[in-house]
Amino acid sequence: MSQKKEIVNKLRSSGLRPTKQRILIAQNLFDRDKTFHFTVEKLNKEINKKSKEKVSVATIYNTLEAFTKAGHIKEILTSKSKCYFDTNMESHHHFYDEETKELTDVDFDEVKLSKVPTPPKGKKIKNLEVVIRVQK
Amino acid sequence: MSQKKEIVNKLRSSGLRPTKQRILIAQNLFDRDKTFHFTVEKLNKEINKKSKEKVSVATIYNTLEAFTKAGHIKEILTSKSKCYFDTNMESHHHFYDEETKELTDVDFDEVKLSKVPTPPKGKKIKNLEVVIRVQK
DNA sequence: TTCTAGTTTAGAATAATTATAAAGTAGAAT
DNA sequence: ATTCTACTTTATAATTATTCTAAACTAGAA
Repeated sequence: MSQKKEIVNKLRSSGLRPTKQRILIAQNLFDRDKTFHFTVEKLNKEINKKSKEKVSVATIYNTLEAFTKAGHIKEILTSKSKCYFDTNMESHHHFYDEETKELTDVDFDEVKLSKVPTPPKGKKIKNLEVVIRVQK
Repeated sequence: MSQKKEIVNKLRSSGLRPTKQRILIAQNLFDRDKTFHFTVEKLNKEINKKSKEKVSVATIYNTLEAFTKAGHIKEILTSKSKCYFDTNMESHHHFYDEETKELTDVDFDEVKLSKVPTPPKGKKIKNLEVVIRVQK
């Protein structure tokens, strides 16, 4: 249960009240060996099949938004129709397989940028993402 | 009118029948000085205000899909809710300003990759896109 | 225990996109 | 030129992801 305490702290430290639902979602996301790439649909299914306690879709959306703002997960754009999330917050990149619609992490070190453009006046770079589309 | 002939050729050479609507859309997209970044909504408005001949949204979707498959435009993913297209088919990258939701081209040469990962087994790289999010 | 602001929820509302199926049209064949 | 057919367009319905709403619930401070 120390795992639960950690999650409660994580939530608290980002100003999120540790509710039953948020804890459940957080456990699902962060209590994993590998980083987790998922869509709302996938997460919704996982959560609502595993546990007897159901969590509404609205809450899943709310929570993912809150987690994203808090910097616990991030959104990845790959396909028009669906939004992916990633529990890996380290700076890194992605392979996206259009056939299987699967995302794979690419370590930060696997991509080296030797030249990056200067941002438009008055703006600064917030982040830089490389998506490498692969096919057969 | 030689401009129209070019467009007709462009369509024909990619196996698309040069219909009134496709020609109209193509003129709107390709008869410009700068490259054009747009959403379906934006294009729809431009087309249906300029010309007396109305083009249905369905046709705009169909045509953009056809043009994308033919390699005349490409899709760019930036925000969850909307899909952008770009008439610039040269290999290049983008700034994306989350505040204004504006896309700006970044010349291919402005980004240099000194290291690119090997794709998963049996897959090859189709393309590599860099999106640089900027903010104030 | 009470209170209150923050949360959750079901369900409605919205918005982008896709599907449908009937009418129109380009262009080849006659 | 006329006919024919496969390809297109179109209005509209259907679908799907996401957001909104407002009522019920709850964490945690008082």
